[in-house]
Amino acid sequence: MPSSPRRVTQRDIARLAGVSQATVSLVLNNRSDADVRIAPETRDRVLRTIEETGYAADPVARRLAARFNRIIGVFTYEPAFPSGSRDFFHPFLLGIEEYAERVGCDLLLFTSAPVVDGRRRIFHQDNRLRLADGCLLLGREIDAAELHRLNRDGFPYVAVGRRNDAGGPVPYVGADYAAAVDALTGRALGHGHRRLAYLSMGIHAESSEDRRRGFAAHGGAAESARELPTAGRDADAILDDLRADRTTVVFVEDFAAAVALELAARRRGLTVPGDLSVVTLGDPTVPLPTDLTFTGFHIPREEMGRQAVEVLTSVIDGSADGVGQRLLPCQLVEGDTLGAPDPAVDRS
Amino acid sequence: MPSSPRRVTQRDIARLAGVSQATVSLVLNNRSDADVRIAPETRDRVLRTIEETGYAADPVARRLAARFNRIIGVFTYEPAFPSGSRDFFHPFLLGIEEYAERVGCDLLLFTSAPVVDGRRRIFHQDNRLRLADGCLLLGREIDAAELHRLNRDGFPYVAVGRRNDAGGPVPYVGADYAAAVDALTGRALGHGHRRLAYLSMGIHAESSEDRRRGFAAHGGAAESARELPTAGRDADAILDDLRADRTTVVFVEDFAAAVALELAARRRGLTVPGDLSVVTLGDPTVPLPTDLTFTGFHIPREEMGRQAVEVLTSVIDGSADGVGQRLLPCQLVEGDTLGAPDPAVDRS
DNA sequence: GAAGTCTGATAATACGTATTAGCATCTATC
DNA sequence: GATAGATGCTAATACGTATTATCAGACTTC
Repeated sequence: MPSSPRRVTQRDIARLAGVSQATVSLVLNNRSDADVRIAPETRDRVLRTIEETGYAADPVARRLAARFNRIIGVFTYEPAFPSGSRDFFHPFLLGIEEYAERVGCDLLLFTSAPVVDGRRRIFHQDNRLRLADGCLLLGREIDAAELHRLNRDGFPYVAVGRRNDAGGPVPYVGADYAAAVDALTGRALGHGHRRLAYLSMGIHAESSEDRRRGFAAHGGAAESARELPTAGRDADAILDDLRADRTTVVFVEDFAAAVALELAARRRGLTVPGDLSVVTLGDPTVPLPTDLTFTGFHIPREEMGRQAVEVLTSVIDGSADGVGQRLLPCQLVEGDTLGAPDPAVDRS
Repeated sequence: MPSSPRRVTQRDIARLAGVSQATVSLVLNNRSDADVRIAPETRDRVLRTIEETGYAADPVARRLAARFNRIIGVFTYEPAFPSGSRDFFHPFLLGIEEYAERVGCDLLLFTSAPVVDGRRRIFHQDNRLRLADGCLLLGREIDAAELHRLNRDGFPYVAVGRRNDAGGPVPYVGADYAAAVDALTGRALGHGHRRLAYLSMGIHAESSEDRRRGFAAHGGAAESARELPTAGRDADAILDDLRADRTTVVFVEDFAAAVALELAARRRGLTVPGDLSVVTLGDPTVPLPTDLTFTGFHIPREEMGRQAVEVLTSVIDGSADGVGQRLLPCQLVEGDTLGAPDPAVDRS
C-alpha cells in the first residue's frame, strides 16, 4: 500500500474556494442549464483553485456516479501466449487503437481473463467487464454462451468478425469471406478449372462457414467440388489425395497449409500453378518465409478494427441504426498461383 | 444511453438471500478474520443466490471503496499515428501483456491522451490516470515535468527505459546501453581501430546520453573519437566527412542511418567492413530491407516490458525494495560489419 | 444469576462525483 | 407592500462496494 498523500477532491476545492462540493462539480461540468446558474466570479474562483491545486477528477468516482467512462474493453479470446496468432491479431488492434484515439476513448485490455479449458472466459469470478462502457470481442471462435449472456445483460459489445445469432442478433464488423471466396471460385472457373477442392481447417467458426458458403455457391458449374480437412494430415498425403482426384485448383483456408502444399508440390517436381493452382483464403497467422505471392485475398483487418470501434460507440450512445452489423469487402490478391489448368489433365 | 436493465447488485443478492448487503460483501471477499464470522449455511445461501443471478461485482464501485483495481495503465508518449515507431514499441507491449496476464492484471491503454505540441500529455483536463493502480511510461523522450508531478502525487509508475531523476529518483527498467556500447567500443579497439566516430540522432533522451557515455568511456585509448550528428544530413555527406577524417569505425545510433551509410559506401565502391566498419546501437524502428547483419546489439524489449510490470506491481503493493531501478544487459550481435581497419588507412 | 465470552449478523459510513430539489435573496410588477 | 419571478447557490442523495463498530443472543464460568 503506497501511503499516497490523499488525492485532491472536489471537497478540497470547495473548501478552498468557499463554495459547496456541488458547485465545484457544476463548474467542472460546465453546466449552464436553465435551472443551474453559477455567477461568473464564483466560476472563476473555482477554476483558479482547480488550477492551483492541479485537481483532476477521479474517473472511478465519475464512472460510478454517471454512467460513462469513455473506456472500451477489448477481449481477445485466443490466449495471448504462447499462441502463434499474435501477428494475425495485431492489425485489428492497430485499427482499434487508431479509432479509439480519434474518438478520445481509452482501451482496456482484459489480459486478466483466465484461461479455462484452453480458452479464455469473459465471465468469471471478479470479471471487470463493467469497467468499460462496452467491449470488443476478438478471436476465431467466440463462445456462443457468452454472447448470449452479453445480450441478456444488455451490455454493449461488438464482435470483430461475423457471428451467428446468440439469443438475438450479434452486432459485428466482419469481412465478407463468402463474397471473396465466391469471386475467387468464379475466377478459377473462368480459367477453365472444373475440378475444385477446398482444404478446410476443420474449425466450426463462422469465418470458416462463410468461406465454405462462398465456395459452394458455384457448385453447379464445377464437375467436382469437394471439401477435405487439413487437420492432422501432412502436405504430401493431401497432395496425393488431390492428384488422385485430378483436382486442378485447391482453395486453402489456412495460409500455412497452402505454403506447405506448394512446397510439397515443388519437391515432387510439380509446378504451381502449372500442375496445380493454389488459392489462399486469408492472411497468414505467423510470418511465413515464402517468395511466392499466392492468389487469394487480404482481410481488411485494420479497417475492421476501426469500424468495430465506430459501431461500438454508436451502440453505447444509442445512436446505432439497426443491430450494427457490417461486412467489409476483402481485397483480392492477383498473385501467381492461379492459372489455367493443364489441358492434359483437364480433359477427363 | 443504453437502457441497461439495471444490473444485479449486492443489495439484490442480499434481499433474495434474506441477509444484509454487508454480509454479501463479506461472503464475496471470503473474509474470515477473527471479528468477522459467517455461518456456513448463510454463506452457502448467499453463494447460491449469486450463482443463480449471475451476479458480478461492479469493479468501479469496488475500486472506489477499496484502493486497488488490478489495472495497469500504459502510457505511450509517441503518438501512435502516424509515427513509424510502432514496430519498435510492439515488443515492449508484448512483454507487458505477457506479465500482466501472468499476475492477473488488466491493461489500460491511454489512447485518449491528447497530443499537444507534438507530444502526448499525461496530465490534461479529465485525465484518467487514476483508473489504474499505477502506470507504465513508454517513449523515447518523456517529459520531466510530468515525471515530477507523478513523483509529487505519489502515483505509482515505472518508466520503460532509464530516466534521470525528476524531483526524486525515477523507477525504471532500462537497457544498459552504456555497457553495450562500451563493450562494442572495446571490441573495435581490439580489432585495431583508433579513429572512431559516433553518429548521434541529436535527441536529448537518456537513451542517447547512455550510449554516448559508453562510447566516451574508451576515449583515452583512441586516437580520435568524435561525435557527429545525423540530423538533416544525407548519408553521402556523412560518408565524406568520415573519410576526410580517416575514420575507420563508426557507431550509429539510428539503425536506419547505418543502413543508409552502408548503402552509400557500397555505391561508392567501398566495402563494409573492409574500408569502414559500421556498428549499430539498437534495433530498427521500422522494418528495413537489408541482407546484412550489422554488428551491434539488441535491446531486450520484451524482457523490459515484463520486468517493468513486475517492478510496478511491487511499487503498487509497497513491497518494492529501494527505488525500483533495473538495467538489463543488451544482447551483443556479432554481425558482419565490424572488422579490422585497413592497414593502409590506419597508419597515419 | 451476574459477568464474561463467543457467535453471527447488521447498521452505519466512507469512497468521490453528478444530479436534483429546494432555499434564500434580490428584482420587477401592479 | 404583497406577489411573482429570476438568480445563485447548497443540502441531500444516488451510484455499489468495503469496512468497522455494534448489537442481540447463546453459551460459560464461578
